[in-house]
Amino acid sequence: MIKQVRADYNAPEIERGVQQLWKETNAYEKTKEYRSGGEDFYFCDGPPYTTGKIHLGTAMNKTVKDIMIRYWRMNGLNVRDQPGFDMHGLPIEVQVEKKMGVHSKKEIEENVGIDKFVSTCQKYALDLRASMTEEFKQLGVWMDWDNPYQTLKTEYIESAWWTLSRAYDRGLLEDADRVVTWCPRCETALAEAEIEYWDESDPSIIVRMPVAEQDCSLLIWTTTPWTLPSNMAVAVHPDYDYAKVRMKGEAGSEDVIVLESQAEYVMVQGGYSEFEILERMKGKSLEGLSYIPPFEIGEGLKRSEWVHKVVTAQYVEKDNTGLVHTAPGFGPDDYDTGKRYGITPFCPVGEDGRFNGDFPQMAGRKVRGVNDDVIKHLSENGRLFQSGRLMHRYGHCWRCKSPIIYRDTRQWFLDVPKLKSKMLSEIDEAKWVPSWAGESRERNWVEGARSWCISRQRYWGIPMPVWECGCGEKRVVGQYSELKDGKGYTEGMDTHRPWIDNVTFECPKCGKTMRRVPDVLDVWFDSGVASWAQFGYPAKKEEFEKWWPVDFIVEAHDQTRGWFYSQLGAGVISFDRAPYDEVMMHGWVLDPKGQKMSKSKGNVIEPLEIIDQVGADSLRLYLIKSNAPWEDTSFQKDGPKNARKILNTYWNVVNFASTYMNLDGYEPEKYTLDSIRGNLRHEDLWMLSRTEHMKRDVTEGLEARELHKVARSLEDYIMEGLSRWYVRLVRDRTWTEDEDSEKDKNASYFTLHYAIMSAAIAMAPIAPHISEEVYQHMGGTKLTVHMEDWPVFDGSLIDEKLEHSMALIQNIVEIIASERAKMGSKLRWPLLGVHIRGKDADVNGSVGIFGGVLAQQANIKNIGYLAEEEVPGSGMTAVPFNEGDLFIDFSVTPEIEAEGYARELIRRIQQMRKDMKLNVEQFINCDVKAEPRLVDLLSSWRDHISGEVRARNLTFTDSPGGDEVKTWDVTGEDIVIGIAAAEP
RNA sequence: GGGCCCAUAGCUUAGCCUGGAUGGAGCGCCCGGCUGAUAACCGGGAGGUCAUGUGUUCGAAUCACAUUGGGCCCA
Repeated sequence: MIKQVRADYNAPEIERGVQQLWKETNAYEKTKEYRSGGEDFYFCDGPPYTTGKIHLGTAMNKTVKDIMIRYWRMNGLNVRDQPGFDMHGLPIEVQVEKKMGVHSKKEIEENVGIDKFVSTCQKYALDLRASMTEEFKQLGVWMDWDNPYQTLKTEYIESAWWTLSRAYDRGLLEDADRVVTWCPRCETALAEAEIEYWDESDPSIIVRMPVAEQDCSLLIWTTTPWTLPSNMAVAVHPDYDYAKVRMKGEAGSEDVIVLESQAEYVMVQGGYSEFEILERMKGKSLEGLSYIPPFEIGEGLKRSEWVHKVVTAQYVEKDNTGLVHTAPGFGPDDYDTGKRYGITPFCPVGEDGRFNGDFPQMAGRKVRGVNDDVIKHLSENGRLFQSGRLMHRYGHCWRCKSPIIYRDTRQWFLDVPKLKSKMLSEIDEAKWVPSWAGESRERNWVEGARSWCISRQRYWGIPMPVWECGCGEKRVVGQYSELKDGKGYTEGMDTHRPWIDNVTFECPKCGKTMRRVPDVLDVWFDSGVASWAQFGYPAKKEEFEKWWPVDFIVEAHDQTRGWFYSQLGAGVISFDRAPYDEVMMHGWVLDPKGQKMSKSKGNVIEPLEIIDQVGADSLRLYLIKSNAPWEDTSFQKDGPKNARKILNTYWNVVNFASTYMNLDGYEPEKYTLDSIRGNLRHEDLWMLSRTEHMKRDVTEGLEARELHKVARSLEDYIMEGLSRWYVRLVRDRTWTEDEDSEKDKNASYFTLHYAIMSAAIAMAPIAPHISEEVYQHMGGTKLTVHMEDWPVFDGSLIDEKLEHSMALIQNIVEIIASERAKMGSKLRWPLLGVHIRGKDADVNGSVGIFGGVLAQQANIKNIGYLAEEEVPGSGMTAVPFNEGDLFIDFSVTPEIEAEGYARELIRRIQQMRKDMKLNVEQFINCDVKAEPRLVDLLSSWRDHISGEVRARNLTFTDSPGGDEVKTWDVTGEDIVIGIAAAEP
């Protein structure tokens, strides 16, 4: 049964209705059930961070996922589709801190209590998850929303622990003192990914380091005066040329050691006017030279052979003074250099970014806050060679925006370099879309990978499962059940901090108490284990063995160093392989100017607003049609609106079809291609051919993950094939009522129905709501369109020749329209004749197939076909078309004039019917007043006119009456028309 | 500074892999027309040094190299 669709494409309303229908009929659950016997396919969702709101990037991400999942389901696969949420970490902690009005770890621990803080984080994360889930549903995404995997769940945490214990067993987990990027406000180490850079103004100073027992100074340059107290050495490049230079000027003179090529630069900086090279030397020969440090330091600083001497390092560059202040407690490079020379780092700064007792002069003060005092101290002691300020890129904590510092701390690392070669070969094992995502990007990233710092000095995260004894014994817990061996375990306990901190073990070596390392894990580690943690592996093995490894993941290109990488590392640690077989990469959604959207720039566009305006289907269609998936999309304001136009046009086709099919009681289930084949016209076969073409293109596009091509071929099919051409051709056939035309009409209905349903099914993955609504109205037999089998195109229906012929007709119709415009000839007025002269006989044949279509569409009385070089009479001129010339006879005969006026009259009456809002099947009585000459002409067309406008009576009279009377100017002649509704 | 990607009309883009005659389309703009599914559609018009430069070639939007600008990731 065909049900007429509502007239207007009110997408938000239609989509709400469809989602309601899905809910009421359990369409999602039943579709999954329907495919449960199919081949297993493991899709693994990259968990979005629980922020509570989706943005356009998240919308893009889930749209691609939903499209692929629906597509695979329609292909019979049993797709695992558990969504995930990344719920631990600093962003939520910072939010909760704000909410609770606390600003430091000290306040959390002393005023609030870790238990209350963590409980609040947990509740917060769960609330955010719930609101995001609602938004994803509004976008139309079909995933298992009732059973998401959540990184905060005990089983999930247990899997992460297991992976870490695997790493430990394999000697890949180690703790070490290391200089790391540190947020002094959040009081934790930060990963590179957690740092935001922007320009900031800082001091820029050149400092004298007097050489011991010589009247000369080493000059170093720094932008962090506060690190000078922990200066342990000065680095030079062993191979560069340095010089002892005498600087001279009005103020006097002094001798300094700098890079020779920078002597002039240094002279200018120091306010000198001339310089003289006293002595040249290689950097290497400066090694071991002692100098006097800028500050007197007490016990905290450990003296050793190389302390406060010149050392060499390869990273020294040929700029500034060419000598580098080296503070192994405050810089990663410095740390490495210090290590080579056996220098113990001196880091007199606490977790809170304040100096401690090791540097009493500044104890209790924030590091960056002492810059001015340091400079003052240097100045007073004759150490300041030059002082200025400079703008440069400086790192900040991505959550709280505090400037980061480097600190020497104890952290835990995964030894990625040891796994590197395996990770690289695993990249080659996976399929990457596009291929350079893996071949170049991921490969390049892994090649440069260093050890992965996984410890964070915070509260809301997966606790490090490492217990330590004072004697150095370590124990890494890999399973929840192991906790039962410990003291402080309670049945069913929460494995978060602080509760887990109460669990202690007895040291098997010395019998003392082992306590947990208080750190939590980097959240990137959380998601890295997603593909097995969502099963709770290895505590639960069955599901894991059924599904793993992952068949497909898709995320944005920033995940090269994120989830693509963390999964690869964690997978190789756990299973010696990448956990995924195919990785697809998608782009970002940028603002209309191609800039990143951000709250601070105020250029954020909300997906929900778009959905409210034009519907989720239009947003989804726009997101995939504008660009190749892996390219960034500059989100255009009217992009979704334009996408809506395509869906609107489709809707109108369906509206047209469902109106007349419903009126005629057309029953699609009664017909098959075979039963109708004998009645199909060439144009029907053309539409079928085009439909099969569309199916082929769409399938190829999805297989190649070229979703933009999928969308574009659907667009072309709907706009050009269906709406602008086929519907135009079949209009008249759907309007006939006589018995003889019944079969012909049904052939057009069959074709139209076939096209509409094919489009609904092919479009179902991309625009799931409109497809559903159309499917339900056009007699779809499954519970939902998403249960349909993916269309396999029927090659026997593809007829390239026929499509070529039609293309010629379209070309000719277009040219005739253009020629008519030049001649002021309206389409309503028939052309007496058109002669086609193809460039060869085949062309005439090709056009001939659709002679009827051509005559009808261009309104031509007679079509003639000329041989090559043949010329028709009466001075018609040749107009070229794609494959030949045509000649148009514009002569007007009385017959043509009669038909022309008849059509003009019909058109006016139809307009009046429309204005009067009469139903299409309503009969009317019609009065017409016109000049006698026109009445004469029109009389011969009286029956035809009556039929077209459904007039019971058509009366030519001098005093027209009716419910509506109107005077029209038709090519200079007044015609008065009166219309009254008639009894049926 | 390095790796990867991108650059075609005011905006979004096709064509590039596999070189070939006037570089297609949509949105927007201007003019004209049409309208029993269509807040649609049809015809015409304005608008392009195909980012720049050099090279390869009989021929370059297309291939190579360099430069500039943008994006992501790193240093």
